Amino acid sequence: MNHSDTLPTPDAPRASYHHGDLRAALVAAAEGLLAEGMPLSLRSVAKAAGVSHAAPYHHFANLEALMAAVAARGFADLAAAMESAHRPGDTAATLVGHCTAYVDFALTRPAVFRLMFSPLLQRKSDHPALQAAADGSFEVLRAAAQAHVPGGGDELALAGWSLAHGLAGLAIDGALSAAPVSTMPPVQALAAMLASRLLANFPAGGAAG
Amino acid sequence: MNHSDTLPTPDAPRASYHHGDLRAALVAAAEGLLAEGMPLSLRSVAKAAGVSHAAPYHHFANLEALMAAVAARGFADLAAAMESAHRPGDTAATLVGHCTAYVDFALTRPAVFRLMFSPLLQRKSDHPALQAAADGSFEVLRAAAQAHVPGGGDELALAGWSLAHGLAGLAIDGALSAAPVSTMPPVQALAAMLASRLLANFPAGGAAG
DNA sequence: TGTACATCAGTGAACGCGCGTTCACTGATGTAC
DNA sequence: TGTACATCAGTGAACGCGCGTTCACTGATGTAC
Repeated sequence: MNHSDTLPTPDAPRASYHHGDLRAALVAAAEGLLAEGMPLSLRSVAKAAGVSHAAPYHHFANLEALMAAVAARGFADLAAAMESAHRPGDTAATLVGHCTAYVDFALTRPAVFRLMFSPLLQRKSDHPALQAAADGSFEVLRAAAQAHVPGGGDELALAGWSLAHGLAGLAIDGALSAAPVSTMPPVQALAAMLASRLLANFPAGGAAG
Repeated sequence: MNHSDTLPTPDAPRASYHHGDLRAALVAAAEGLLAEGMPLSLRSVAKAAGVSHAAPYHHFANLEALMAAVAARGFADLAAAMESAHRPGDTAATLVGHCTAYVDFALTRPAVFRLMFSPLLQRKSDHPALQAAADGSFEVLRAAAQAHVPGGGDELALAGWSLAHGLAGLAIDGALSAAPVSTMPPVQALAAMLASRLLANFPAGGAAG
């Protein structure tokens, strides 16, 4: 099969024998599969990218390395989404916005979110880029918490992270159906509400008792 | 192979051609595999139970049904662990205890915890026992929250659940290494601390503003 | 500008593996008589 | 108490599948001359 005849996806960049940037294309293909709820395998990703199943080995040592790349990309996107909720001068709104963006990211890309926190990637030392991307995401939240409670924001950052992470996880796993809460508001709104509640206990400008 | 000659596990009940309670043995074997970090397959579970790979089909329709049974058992255990933290007359301590027990459960049995919230089991309507067990777990938390804030506990229950669930997930996925928090205290202690912080915003006896 | 050549990202065949699932079977158990 | 029999939870062979990984290869690209 010569894939320069029939492109697998109409909007894919012009493919040649030497692919333009197969590495990026593979990551994108993997995200596409995840978005469709498909499990990842090197062969399925290669097929989705319109390339023979052995081609990925020129760019990734194995499936785990590819998954790590997808997850790292996810963390970068998550950090960017959180940063876009920044409200200059309003530390509380910034923090609530970060938490809401966090939950929104998980709802929008649940499979990538799951992969990002997959046990496969627990030995992050094997994947420095993933480690850095994950740390960067948390750093966004930590910086906002530090701005809100100078010198004492770590606990707030952890609380906010846990709250957002837990709500996101429960929501994408369908566990909230068990909660007879007035869960009718969208989960993002719940995230904002709960984050506000939490914040009220961490008054701006000093460490709470 | 006649498994009545050599028992796979020394403490297994006497095996005969007709197994005493293979269904329970399969669930236990699956939990054992998960505890060792092994992925579940029908064949591996059957082997771990000392039984031919086709035997499970007399008790479970497929692998997903077996997983659902393991997850349901996990939810029952989780509810029991949370209940054992009940402090009669002290609604705040009870709630903090529930959250701490939740996190402790996740740290003790991370693979089962992950399976309980696995996307495979998202269509819980296919697994009524799992649905009931999951609902029962949340009900423990909800009852405690209702006792603390009569008539307005749902939001507190959701906040506490999210906080515990998120902290548990971050901890078992190794994500807390990214948190430069004074994360030196054990995660269970963090859970208790954060739950207390959260509780301070939900004064006992009435809905907070 | 044209030719020779090194590079290396692709291809496609091949391998062995564990998996889910099915099938006919077998033999232990319990019951009817 | 003994015998015939129905039940059904086990066995083990067999199937087809998708997987990760390897291998020799091929041909497009870019550079040296």
